[in-house]
Parts: sequence; C-alpha cells; structure tokens
Amino acid sequence: MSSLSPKAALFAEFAEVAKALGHAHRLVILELLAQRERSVEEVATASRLSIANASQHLRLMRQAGLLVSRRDGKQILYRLSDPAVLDLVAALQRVGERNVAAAREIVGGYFRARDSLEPITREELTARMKDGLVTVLDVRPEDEFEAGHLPHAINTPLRELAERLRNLPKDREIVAYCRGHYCVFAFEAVAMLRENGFKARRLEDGFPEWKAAGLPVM
Amino acid sequence: MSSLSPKAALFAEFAEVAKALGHAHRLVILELLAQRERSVEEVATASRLSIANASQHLRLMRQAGLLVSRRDGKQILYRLSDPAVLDLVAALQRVGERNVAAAREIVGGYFRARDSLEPITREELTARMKDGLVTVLDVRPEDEFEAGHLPHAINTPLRELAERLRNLPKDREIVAYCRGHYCVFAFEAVAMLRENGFKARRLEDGFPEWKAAGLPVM
DNA sequence: GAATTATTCAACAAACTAATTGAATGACCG
DNA sequence: CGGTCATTCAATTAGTTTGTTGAATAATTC
Repeated sequence: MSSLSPKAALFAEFAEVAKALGHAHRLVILELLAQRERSVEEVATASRLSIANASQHLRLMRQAGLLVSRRDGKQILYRLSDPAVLDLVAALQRVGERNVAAAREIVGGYFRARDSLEPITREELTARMKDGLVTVLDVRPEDEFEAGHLPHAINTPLRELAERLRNLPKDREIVAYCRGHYCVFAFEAVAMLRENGFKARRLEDGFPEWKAAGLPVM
Repeated sequence: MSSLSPKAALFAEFAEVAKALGHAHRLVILELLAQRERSVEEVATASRLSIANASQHLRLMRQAGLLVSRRDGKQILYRLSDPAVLDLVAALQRVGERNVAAAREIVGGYFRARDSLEPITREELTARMKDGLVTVLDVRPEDEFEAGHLPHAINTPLRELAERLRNLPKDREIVAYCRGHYCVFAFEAVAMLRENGFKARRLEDGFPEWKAAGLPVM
C-alpha cells in the first residue's frame, strides 16, 4: 500500500469498502444493525449464521469502516459507523434494482406485485400524521421497535398481526413500515390488511431511513 | 438463486453489484468511463492493464449492471449504464473517506495538504461564471475534454500547464477541475498555479458530477 | 474470400475468501 | 481466584477471483 501512488492507495481503500458490501450475508447484517446496535450473538441468531462466522463478517466490516464496536460487560456490541453507510447501501440498492436484470425480475415478480398500491413517502406521512389522519403500524420484531420507532406507531410483529386485526381501525388509513425498502414484512402486512378490508399502505422505506432523514423518533 | 427467498435473491444481486465495485482497477475504469464512452483498448491503455484483463473487468461490470456496451464497427464501446452509478461511486468514496482509517491518513497526508485552499462548489462556480469573474481550466487529457467540458473552459492537460502559464490571466481567479473528487490533476494544477502567483482554486469535484447535476456542458 | 483488427473465450496457476471446527482470550460472577 | 460466558483467533478445506497466455470469434478492409 505504501508503495502505491496516493490515488491508487485511496482507490484500493474504496475497493475494500465495496468488498465488505459484496456478500449477501453482510448486507443482511447491515440491515439488522441499521435498526439497532446488537451483540455478535444477536446478529448470528437473527441472520442464521454460526457465531464464529458472524464474528468474522462483523470484523471484516469493522475493518472496512462500515461498523464500529464497543464492549458492554461480556458482550461486544456492533453498530453502523455512520449514517453515510445507509446512504451507500441505499445507492447500492438503487443501482441494483435499476440495472440488474435478474433483480428486476425478482422485484417485478414479487415485490412489485405486492405493491401496485403506491407506497407513501416520508413527507406525505409526516403531513398526514400532523393532521391525525393515519394509524402507523410498525411490523418489525418487538426488540427493534423498542430500540426506536416512529412517533405514535403501534408495534405488531407480522406473526401476531392476524390475531390483532380487531384492534385496528377500519375507518382510518393504516401505514405499515418495517426495516427498509426491501423488507418483506411491510409488504406482507399491507397485503393481509387489504384482504381483511382495511385501508392500508406501505411506507416507501423503513425506520433507519426515517431516522437518518432527521424526522422525529421515539 | 431460484431456490432463495425473493429477498435473499435480491440481496445476492445487490452483493454482485458491490463485488463489481470491489477492485481498485475497476474503480479506475469507472472513473475513466465516467468521462466518456471508450473502447476496450482505450480502457486497457489508460488503466495500464492488458487487453484481455481489461476486457474481463469490463464484462464483469457489465454483468453487474454498472456498464453497458455497444458495437461500433470493429470496436466495442463501454459506458456507464446510468447516472445512478455515479451516485453509488460517490457514496462509496464518502464512506471510504470518512471511515477508513488508512484512507484518512492518505487523504490527510496528500490530498488535504494540497487543499488547504478550500475547493469551490458547483453552485459558487455557476454564480461566478455568470458574473464573468473566473477562468475555468480543464486539466484532463484532450480527448476527455473533447468529449464534453464545462462552458468556456480552457483545456490544458497537466503536462502542458507549465509551458502555457503565460496564456493565463494573473488578475482573474482560475478554477481548475478534472475527472472527479479524487483526481490528482486538479490538485497539482492548483499547486503549480499558486506557486507561480496565480489566484487558483479547485472545483469540488469533476466533469461527470457537473454533468450529472444537470448543469450546462459543451 | 483472405487478411486484418478488436474483442472475447478457455485454461491455467496463484492468491484470496468463506465456512467450519476447536482452542484461546478476556471480562464478569460467585 | 476458579468457573462461566461471549467473542475472537488459528487452522483447515472448499470454492472463487485475478491475471496470463494463446486460441477463437466477429466485423471490416483489401
């Protein structure tokens, strides 16, 4: 590295960051950590990896500057190093969605089908919340909800949604959100709600993007 | 791929895009193609790779959706598939610069030293150009200048700058630009100009970003 | 249609990456 | 201070990526 020209060295560093994004498991881990700080074990469990394997992926992303870690008692907690990491992942997903033929097919075949119903933007939702016109539904797991959520949001993890439908208003519009743009929970929730006669829409992306945009969180 | 859940398949596709960015040579090639469409041979020559090697990197990036190619007579010409690719590379560089300790050192040691002089933003430059207050200097190679440049810009490749200093105005501010944020030409040009008593500054980034921002080009 | 030119393909060795296993480390708790 | 728990390290294996070489392909020109 030291023998390279400054520019070549810099580009080599940028390439390291890109490499750290270049694995599906690591993108899954990034989405998990975008919700909240987690221990190695939590990451491993949530992403269905062995502890040692998760630890290795986490170390690699920390070395690339995507994550930072801190010790809390026996545990090591990891989180995103910077909101700019979210922007990077968003840019990656935008290019991926736009340009990759295979991804386009997947998006077309699964996500788009569940989304003929236009998603609502953060701006729109903010306006409607101010007017008290919507019920906001957070369909992420409870622990992620606890770590931060939209103001006045109701938490109902997807698995429990069917049983709790009676608690939701039929007359008001419901806006569901989850982890991010490609999180399936919100798609599924909207589909289920509509099948049961609710007025439901999906927020265009998830909690991390809302928080990163500087909008109020609880 | 077909056996994966839709979300896992999508994340695997995003990972492919990231992998395609994960090599210093490919980032160099992307910077070259951000200036203008080029043939395989031109890319190979400019990036100092063998033809077969350059061809392989280009194919890989095309498969990932970063590039598109077309045939023109005997040659195959490659270009960026979409302006979103520029955003992605910019996001990557931002994270790289912010988070990677090694990169920070390089940036500190080389780029920052040459840039105590604040760079000028696109907005500022647009305003000053309107008032006719600046001379705009394009220090990229001639072929890249020919393919597109800022309005009223003067092209003086860095190698020829020393000989052509007499042709530049001492009383007006000179703003130099080149390929992008991490292109060394503009840094070097500003340093040389200042050593010779000119009022010189650097544009914050390069021609591709200017064009992508929808500003006028010639 | 044969020769020329530009690019890609195929095969290979070297280097690197991913996942697994089990051992080592380091902080906490009784 | 010894035991326990969470994480990391080290070693291994299998698989992937990189760059090189030379042959194959595809369009053009003579």
